[in-house]
Amino acid sequence: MTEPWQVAKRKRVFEPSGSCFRRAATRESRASGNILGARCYRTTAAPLSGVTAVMPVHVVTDPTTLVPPHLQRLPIPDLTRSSTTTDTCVKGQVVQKCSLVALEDDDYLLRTVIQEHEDHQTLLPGPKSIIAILFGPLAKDFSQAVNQGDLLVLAGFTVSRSPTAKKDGLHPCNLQLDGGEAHVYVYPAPAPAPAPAPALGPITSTISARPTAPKAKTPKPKYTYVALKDLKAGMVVNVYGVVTFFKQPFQTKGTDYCSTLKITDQSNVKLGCTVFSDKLEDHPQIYKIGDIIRFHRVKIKPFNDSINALTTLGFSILTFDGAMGSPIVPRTSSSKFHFTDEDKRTVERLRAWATSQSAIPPAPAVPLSSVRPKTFFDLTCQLLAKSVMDSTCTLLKVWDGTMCANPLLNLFVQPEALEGSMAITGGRDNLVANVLVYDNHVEVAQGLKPGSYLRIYNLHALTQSTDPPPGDGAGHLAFHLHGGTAYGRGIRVLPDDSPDLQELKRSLDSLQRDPNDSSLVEVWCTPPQSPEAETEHSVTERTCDHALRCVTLAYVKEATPPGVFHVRAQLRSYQPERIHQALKLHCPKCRELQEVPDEVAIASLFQQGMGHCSGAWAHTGYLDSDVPGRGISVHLPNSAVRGEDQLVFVEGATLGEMYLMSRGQRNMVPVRSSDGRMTLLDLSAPFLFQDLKQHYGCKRCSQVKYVDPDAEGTRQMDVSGIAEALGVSPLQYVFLMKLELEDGSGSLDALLWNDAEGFFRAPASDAAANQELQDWVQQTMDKLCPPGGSLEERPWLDLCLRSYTTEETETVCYQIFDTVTRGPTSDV
DNA sequence: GCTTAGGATTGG
Repeated sequence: MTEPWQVAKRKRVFEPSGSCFRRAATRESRASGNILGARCYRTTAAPLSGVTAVMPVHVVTDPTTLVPPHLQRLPIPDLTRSSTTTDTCVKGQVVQKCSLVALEDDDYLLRTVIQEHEDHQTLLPGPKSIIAILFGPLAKDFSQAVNQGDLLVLAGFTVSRSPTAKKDGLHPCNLQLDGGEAHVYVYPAPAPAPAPAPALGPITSTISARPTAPKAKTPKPKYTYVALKDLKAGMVVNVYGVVTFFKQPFQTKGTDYCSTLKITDQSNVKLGCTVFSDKLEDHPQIYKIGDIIRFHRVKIKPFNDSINALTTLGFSILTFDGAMGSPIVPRTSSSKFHFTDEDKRTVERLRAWATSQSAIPPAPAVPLSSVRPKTFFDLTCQLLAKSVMDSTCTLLKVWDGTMCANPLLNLFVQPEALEGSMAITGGRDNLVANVLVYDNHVEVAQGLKPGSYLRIYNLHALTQSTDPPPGDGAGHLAFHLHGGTAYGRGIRVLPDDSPDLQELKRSLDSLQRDPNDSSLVEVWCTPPQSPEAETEHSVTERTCDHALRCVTLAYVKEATPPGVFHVRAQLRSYQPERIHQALKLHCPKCRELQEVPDEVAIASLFQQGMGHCSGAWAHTGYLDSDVPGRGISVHLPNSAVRGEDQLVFVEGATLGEMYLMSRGQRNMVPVRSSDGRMTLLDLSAPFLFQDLKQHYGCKRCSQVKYVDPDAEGTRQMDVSGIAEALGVSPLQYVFLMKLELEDGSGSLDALLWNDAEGFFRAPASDAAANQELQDWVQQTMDKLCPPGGSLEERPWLDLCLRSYTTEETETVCYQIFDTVTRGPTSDV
C-alpha cells in the first residue's frame, strides 16, 4: 500500500540553494525600490503623455532615452529560473506572435516567441528562442502594437519553467509578463529594408505613434472578481474568499508542490482550490482558518458533480489576515502585484462577513498550558533547538511561554547532536514541548532555524505509555506531527511581526524577566506529584476535599467559568497593602459593600448628636462631658434586664468619650434627641459599641425606630437581637483583598473575600477591633509576599480557586476558597 | 512532461 507520506519521500528534493537565491533576489528587488519601467518611464515620457504615457508597451523609433539605461541585458540562452530579473532585460525579435486569448472580464493572455537578437545570437550556445506569455492589458496592447519581426526589449518579467520545452524545442524557461512592472519596448521592423537596430546601452530613441499603436489612454488594469456562486466550469476567473480549510504546500507525484484549500464567500458557496507550482514562494501564505485569499487567473473545472478552482498560467495569489481591524497587508513573495483601494474594501467586507459566520470553523490553536492528552491541535511556538533522530524523524524542542498542566516528556539529546540551545529555558522542563516530526515533514523541519516562530498544524498530544511511573496514571506528554497531510498537518514559519505572535511574545518576555531565578527552576524541575508533597513546601494549605490535579494559572484563565481549580502560585502583589484597609462592611441583605467610616466622620456625627437632651428616663444618669457646658446622659430602658448584658443608651458623648465608656461594657448604643424623642445617630456611625468592637447598620436596609424607654427591651442581648429591636439591619465586617498570583504560565488576580476569614484564620470583626490581630494578618501577608523581596524569596502557595462570572458586569472573577495560611510563624 | 490532487488522523 502506498501512503501519501511514503510517496512524498520519493520526491525530488527542493533545491535549497536555488530557493535561497530566489528569495534573496526578491528581497533585493523590494529593497532597491527601483521598480523597473513604469516610474522611470513616466518621468522621461512626461512631455509625450497622450501618446503612450501609461502604456506598458512602448513603441520606440527615435533616439531618446525611453528604455531605462540601467537595465542589464541578459542573453536569452543564459536565462535560468534563478536568474535575477530585477533591473534586467532581454532583447529579441518576435518570431512568432499568437493571437490574443480573451479570458474572463477583460483579462487577456498572449503567447509570443522571441529570438535572441543577432548581436549575441551567434556567440552563445543554448536555445535562442523563448516563449513569452503576456497577461492582462499588456497582452491586449501587445497584440495591437507589435508585429512579427519587431525587435523587443522586455523588462519586469518573471522566469518560469516552460512545460512545453521538450515538445517545442524552445528554451526550457519561459518569460511571464504581468502587472505594472512588466514593460515591452518595441522597435518596429522597418517596412522596406531592415536597418541596423539601435545598440543597447543608453538607447536614444523617440516615440512615434504608428498606425497600429493603441489608443492614448488605456485604463489601468482593473480586475473583476466573481462571486463563488456564479462560477461555472470552464471559466478562468479572479476570486476572493475566506479560507475554511487549507494544507501547507506538499510535494506531488508530479513536478510541483501542491496546496489544497477551501474557501467561501458572502454567497455561502464553498470552493475547493488547488494550487500547483514548483516554486514554494508562489503558494499561498495561509497561517490559519479565516485568512482571506485572492486568486487571479484560476480555472474552474468540474470534479465529482461539483467544481474546483485550479491555478492556470499566470496565476497569482495574495493572502490577508482575516481579523477585523488588523492591517491589510498582502502576503506574497512577489513584488509585482496589483493591489488597490477596492481590494482593501473587498478584504474588509469579507472580514466583516466572516466574523459573523458560524460556518467558518474556529482555528484549533491552543497554548501549551491548555493542551489535553490525546487531542490534535495547532501550536504556535518558538523553536529552541532541533535534532535529527533518524531518517524519518526529527525532534523539535519548542515553547510558547506557558506551562503545560501535564508533565512533559523530555527527550534527552546529546548536546553535540542538538542544533540550537536550551539555555534560555533555565532548565524549566515543563515549559518545553518535545515535538517529533515524521516523514514528509522532516524536510521542512530540517530547514527550520532555532529561534524562529512556528505554527505546527494538527499536532497530536500523546502520553508516553513507556513512562517509568505507571502508577500515577499521568504519562508524560509527547507531541507528534504524523506523516501525511491529513487535516492540514504541516509546519509553517510565521514572520516575526505576525499579530498571532503577540500573546506568545508577551508570555516569553515575562518568563525571561528573571531567567536566573533558582527557586523557579527548582519548582519547575520537580513538578508536584501528590498533594502531600505539594503542601510540604507551601505556606498555605488547601482544606477542600476534592482531589483535583494542580493546573497552571494560564489553564485557569483559559477555562470557561464557573470552575474549581487547584493551583500552585506565588504572590506577586496584593491590594490593599494595609490590612485595616482590607476590612470592609458588607450588608448580607442588599449585598452592598462599603468602607469602614473613618473616625473623623464618625466624630462629627457624635458632635451633631449633642442637641437638646431627650429628657430623663426612669433610669438616667448624668456624666460630665469633655465638651464644656454639656453633659452626657446615660439611659437605661425601663424594662431592662439587669446584668452584664445591660443595654445602655448614651447621649451627648463625643466619640472619644464613647470609646472610653464602652471599654469593658457589653452593649452601648449612642443616641441623640429628635423631636423630643430619642433615636439613633446617623447610621454612618456605629449603632452599637461592645467593648472594643463597633457595629454598624446598613443605611439602605435599616428602618430605625425611636428608642422607647418603655419598650419591652430586647430579649436577646446579642448584636442581631439588639439590632432587631432598634430596627437596624447590621453590617458584617469582612476582609477583601486582591491577590496577584503568578506561576510562570501567567498571572491572575484572585480575590480573598467570602472565605478570607478562613484563609487568615481570623474573624474580620475581631481584626477590626484588635490591632494585634491586624498585625498578625499583616505578618502573614508579609510571609506570603516579603516586602521588597525578589521572586525567589516568595514562597509557593497551594490554593483552591473558583472562577465565576459576576451578574452585573459579566466579568470573570476568581476567588480563593478552602485554603488556609499556616500563619506568620510557620517555618516554611 | 500539459501531470500532480481532488481534505477526512489516531503511529513511530
